[in-house]
Amino acid sequence: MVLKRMAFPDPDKRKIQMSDIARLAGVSTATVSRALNGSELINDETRVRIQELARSLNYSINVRAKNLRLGDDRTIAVVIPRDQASKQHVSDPFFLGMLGSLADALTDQQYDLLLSRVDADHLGDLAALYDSGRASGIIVIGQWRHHDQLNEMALRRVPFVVWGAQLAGQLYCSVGSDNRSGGQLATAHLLGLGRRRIAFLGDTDLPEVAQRHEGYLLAHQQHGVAVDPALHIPAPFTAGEAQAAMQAFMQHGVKLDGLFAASDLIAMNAMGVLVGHGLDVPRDVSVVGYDDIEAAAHCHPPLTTIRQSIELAGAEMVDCLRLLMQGKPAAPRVLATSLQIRQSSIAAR
Amino acid sequence: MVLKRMAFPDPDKRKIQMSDIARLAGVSTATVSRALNGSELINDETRVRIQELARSLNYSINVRAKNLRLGDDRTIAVVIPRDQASKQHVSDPFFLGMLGSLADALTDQQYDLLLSRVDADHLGDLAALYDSGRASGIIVIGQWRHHDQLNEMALRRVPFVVWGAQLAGQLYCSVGSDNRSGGQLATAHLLGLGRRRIAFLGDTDLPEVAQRHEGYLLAHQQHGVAVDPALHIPAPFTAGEAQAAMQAFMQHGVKLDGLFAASDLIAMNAMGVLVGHGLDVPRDVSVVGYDDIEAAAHCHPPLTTIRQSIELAGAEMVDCLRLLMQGKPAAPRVLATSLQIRQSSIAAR
DNA sequence: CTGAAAGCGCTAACAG
DNA sequence: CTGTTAGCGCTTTCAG
Repeated sequence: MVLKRMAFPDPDKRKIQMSDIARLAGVSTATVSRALNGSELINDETRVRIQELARSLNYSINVRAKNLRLGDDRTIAVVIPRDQASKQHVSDPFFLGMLGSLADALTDQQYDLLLSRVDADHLGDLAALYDSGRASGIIVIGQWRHHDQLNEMALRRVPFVVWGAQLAGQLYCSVGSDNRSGGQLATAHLLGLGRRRIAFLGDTDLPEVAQRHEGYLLAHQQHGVAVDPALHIPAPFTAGEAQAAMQAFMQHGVKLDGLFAASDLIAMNAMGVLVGHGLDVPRDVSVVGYDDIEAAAHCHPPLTTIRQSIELAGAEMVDCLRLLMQGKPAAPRVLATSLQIRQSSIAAR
Repeated sequence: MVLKRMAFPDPDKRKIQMSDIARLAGVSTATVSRALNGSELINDETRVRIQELARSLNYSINVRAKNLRLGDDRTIAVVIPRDQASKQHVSDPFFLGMLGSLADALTDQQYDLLLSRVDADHLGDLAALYDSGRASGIIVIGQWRHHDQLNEMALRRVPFVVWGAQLAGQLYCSVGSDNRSGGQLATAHLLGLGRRRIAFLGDTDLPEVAQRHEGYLLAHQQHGVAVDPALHIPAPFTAGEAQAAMQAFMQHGVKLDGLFAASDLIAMNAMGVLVGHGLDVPRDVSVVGYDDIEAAAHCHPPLTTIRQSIELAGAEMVDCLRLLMQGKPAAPRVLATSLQIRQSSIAAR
């Protein structure tokens, strides 16, 4: 038939399918289906015979057709929005880690991971992933400045979960680390080391960073130490810009003896700038980062940081999403953080 | 704070589909299909009416069903094999960059990107991605030690492309940078700076690294400089292990005045070790990396490196894969490299 | 120009 | 236990 010719431009190389196995085994496709899906109501001998036949021909059930029939996609879209301003992909290793964690968690639950490229200022396109049946749920890594757009998507009943901060009036489900307490931990550590002029490096326009900053302020308050607003260095998550911001800050000659950065990536870059200005880390300035990416343990000096459990994060997000996809409610989740002390804050012995 | 519970999908509310649009518009699904796919043989007025109806209901054609009918998946699996030994996901930022590049190239060609987790020692599972119709083609990032398994997959006529080195007796299509010439460029640069004891950091069991090492040897030969085998530091691509290897090397007290590392990641870690041993980079030791990841420009000192065009890489791999999927042959491709000089090899001014 | 009908590759009642 | 049948949501002949 004409249709067949179109579907398979090269008929000799047509991919083997269930009906072929059925014909070869002298049974119906229903039986093959049952054998390959491990149904109970089938003769053991038949099952084995069919399974072996399939394996010998490298036949695997076509998952797409199966899922269409089952009405279940088993595909989750994961989105790392592209930076709004620079139009560049995020290059923070933290995201690679998160992606790996999600890949593991999704594989465990037999979901495929569709990696999707979406511009941060077109977050509306996200819903199309769901509407078009490309994915039955969506995971967004980073809420950036898009709280409102995410809320709109929630109103449209698209099942999705966001890695980020929990905000007031939030209609969607978020999973994130306890930013406030993380910021507080980091800052208390620095204050405990006797540091009194602790700079904060990060862009508080981003909700997560804002919360880390709140923790920073809180710790100061608890220690009865006043915060000099001049020590706030607004810098985005990208390495180059953070470095430039840090450089500019140093040019101003504002004194500091501690630094809390909103991510390990920018902390490491900031350390470079400090050293470039003749300062010793940690003797002159103690530095603490956030994330505990793998590189944090291997940079020089090794970076003290706030650890977020990335493995847990992936599993939690998938768990929330599954609830949502079942039509059940899913409350935002806040994951514990811990302080990982290394030599960037306090010299070894 | 009060955790609000939020539920999204309404279980009873079935997802809207083409037949709904058809009914609402008083036409057949065939007409809706034509309208939404921009067919020529349809009344303009009808088309517009249907398109507007669809948009107002947030309806998008179900891509899965469409592709099933069309016999074309439009999905490509991208695989970053998990490290054989450590069972960990790769954390080299280079891979995130490659992933981004592939995401762009695939999106440009209207392909979905399926990110897949496969253990490096079970590369055979890769073929299942194809056999099961999950993807109509596969891109493997890194050939590691699996040349033979990849060759087997090629024999099975699975359409796939590998990011890596071109090897003798290779049955599959690879895309990679010109490792030999990259290694040669890097080393010639160091030799040109008067360096004579240049260490090589990398695991030459990996084909790409082996070729970079060949370039290193070639450059020495061209400059009439003998290579001291003691300067070969076998270290894998992971930061921690590379650092340990470098540390052990320094312990031996072997003198060096130059270092060529097989990746930026390990180059940066090695610089840390050098500095930790009281050496100045670049005064005492000039360092060159490989990849030109974003961090290379921002570390301290900024890293001289061999640049591979990652944007081009993604497009080339997708291009090869499309040929393969059409049953056409695709020759391996070798991409040009260039030397990016920064301050880790030669002090500014 | 539009609709009816026949599938894409698979599964699940429903009957044997 | 196994086959028959009727679709999953869509596209495309083939006839109007």
